[in-house]
Amino acid sequence: MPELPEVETVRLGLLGVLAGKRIARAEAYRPDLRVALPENFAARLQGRRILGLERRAKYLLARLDDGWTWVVHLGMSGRMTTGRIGALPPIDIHDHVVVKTEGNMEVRFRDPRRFGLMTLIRTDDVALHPLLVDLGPEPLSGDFDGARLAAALKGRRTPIKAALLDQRTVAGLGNIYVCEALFQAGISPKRLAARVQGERAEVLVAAIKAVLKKAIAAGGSSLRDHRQPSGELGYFQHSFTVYDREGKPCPGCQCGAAQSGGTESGAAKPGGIRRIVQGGRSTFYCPRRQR
DNA sequence: ACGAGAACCTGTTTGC
DNA sequence: TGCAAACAGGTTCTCG
Repeated sequence: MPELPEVETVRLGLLGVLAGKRIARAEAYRPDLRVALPENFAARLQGRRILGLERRAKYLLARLDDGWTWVVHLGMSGRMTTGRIGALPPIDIHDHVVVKTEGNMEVRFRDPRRFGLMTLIRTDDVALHPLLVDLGPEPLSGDFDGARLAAALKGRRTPIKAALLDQRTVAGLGNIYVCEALFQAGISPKRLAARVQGERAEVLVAAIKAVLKKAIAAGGSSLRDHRQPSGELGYFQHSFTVYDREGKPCPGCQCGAAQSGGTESGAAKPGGIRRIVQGGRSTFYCPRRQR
């Protein structure tokens, strides 16, 4: 499910419930996530106060008052739900961790596919931890710019699509936002990464930042699993230009759109959004507009 | 060392 | 209708 905008949406939704609050009770129902929960995980959360809630790439980082950081990754299908204790539905078989705060609020981590993880890392060591140490720059930060991206892509003989999904290049993008950013930048997903340099890299960086900001403002994209912790849907999926739009008209060059003037023929110009598979994942793009 | 592909796991959608 | 295959927003391991 979640790429950077969805994780940021979850962080914002959890802030009011968790930041500054003490964990009165924690329960772990299932330890075998992608990375197994540490020993005594729930007991180690219990009684701790959460000093702050941050995000690095697709990781949520809850700073605890004992020098440890509670690290969360939502994987593909992970979801956080908040509610007043007693007001939430019965525990589901895919609810793996439940936290109750002194404010009588409950936070549930649900992840059917169990590609997500939770763990505890010493706060001083978070940046150097194996899970996070190789992450590239935060895309919305000042040190992610055209020159930095161009340098990261130099010499890489893989399609730009694959290079952007690689979290070492830039951290936080996933399949949706890579497709959307490449469309906005007018760059073909098949273009060799090493051939995205100079002005092209500048344009791509600007597109990445713009798409992510718009998506965060929309509360992320709700396709299947993503919800804001309050339960509300994100709505950026309504703004997709190419993702999951195979055969639809290109919003940039209008290829594939119905012929103008023809009120009944329904004839369409050739073209439209195309779906291809790269590295086993769907890529959506406009072959005319993206070169 | 790098890149491509498989693997991890469950649920839902699609196609015959 | 029913069953099987394909597919899903991520990451990591293995192989060539």
